[in-house]
Amino acid sequence: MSGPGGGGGHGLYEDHPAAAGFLPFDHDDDVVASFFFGRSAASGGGAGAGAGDDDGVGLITPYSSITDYLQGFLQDPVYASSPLGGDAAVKHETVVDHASQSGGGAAAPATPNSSVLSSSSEAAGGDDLRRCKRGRRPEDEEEEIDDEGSAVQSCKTNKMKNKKGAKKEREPRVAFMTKSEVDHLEDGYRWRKYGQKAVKNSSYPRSYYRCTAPRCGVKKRVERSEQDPSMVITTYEGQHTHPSPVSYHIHRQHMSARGVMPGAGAYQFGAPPPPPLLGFDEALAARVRMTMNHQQQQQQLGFVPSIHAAASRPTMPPLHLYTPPQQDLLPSVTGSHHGY
DNA sequence: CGGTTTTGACCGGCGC
DNA sequence: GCGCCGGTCAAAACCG
Repeated sequence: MSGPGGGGGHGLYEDHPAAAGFLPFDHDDDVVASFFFGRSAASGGGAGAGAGDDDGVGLITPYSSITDYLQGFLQDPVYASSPLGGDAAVKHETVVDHASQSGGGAAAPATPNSSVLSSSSEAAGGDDLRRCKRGRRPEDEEEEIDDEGSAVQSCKTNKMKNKKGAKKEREPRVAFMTKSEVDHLEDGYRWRKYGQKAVKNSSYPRSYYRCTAPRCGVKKRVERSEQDPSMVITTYEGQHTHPSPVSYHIHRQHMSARGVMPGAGAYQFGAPPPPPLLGFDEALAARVRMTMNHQQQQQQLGFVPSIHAAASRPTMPPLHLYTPPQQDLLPSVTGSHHGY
């Protein structure tokens, strides 16, 4: 690879200490949790699409954006919520479908109120194993040594596990179904595309992205729903080992505004992540909101919440809807100017 | 010039 | 054993 990003890995999500608390609800089977951020708008029918699947909807963790959600889910210790859409003018509707690994321990927001969840993963079984391949890339090997359990999941290890028939531990996965005109939604993190493939029963290609942070092995796949081309299915896999660049920014700004030196409490790239911020914190939300207002960054997007049935899986599990507690907490944006 | 995207090839698991 | 298919690699092209 030409780029830096890469492969690194980090063992964070192999064990998932946090994962444990992530599935407040039952998750025997695949459960699709849907939630929507933002407020306004047509939530109900918004785009109508998934309205029909609202049955079985329940409350889930109050995340205000995918990023928030991810931060909870992935244990990302980041503060503020981050902008999800860099693409203003793009409406997003999201549905979450966690694909966690077997073992039940998947990741779930450790929040008491949370509830998203779900599980399973598509390609039953195999898909993770597959990823280890061509063992080249000496650098990765080194990393593997560094962080033992690393995210890159040493291929060797995986293979071994599989060979034994023991299912390889799967990293938690979360699939979001979002109504968007653009495939790659801005979620506060920087991603580098490393592949694109035509998927079998879909006329739309699937894109593969990897977090560009040095040792973060989080990946995500993005593809359009065959059933509803206006829906983008984003599947996150792994756990970020660093704060969201965007969130970091917001946090810093906030600290600054309060006369607090960033260095004191702000995260720094490369620095070990602070204790995970699990779940939704009203106070935090308020702060974030303050910051956002102050920055007048919010509402640059038209976030139209509405629920849709997740179609990432053949069967349609019940949906859990999330009702935004704070309407101001909108993903706002700024995010990315990374030219994606 | 550094980082990202594109894209064809390759790898390996799985089903037949 | 073979072919299919998902996932990843990596060289080249592209972009700011």
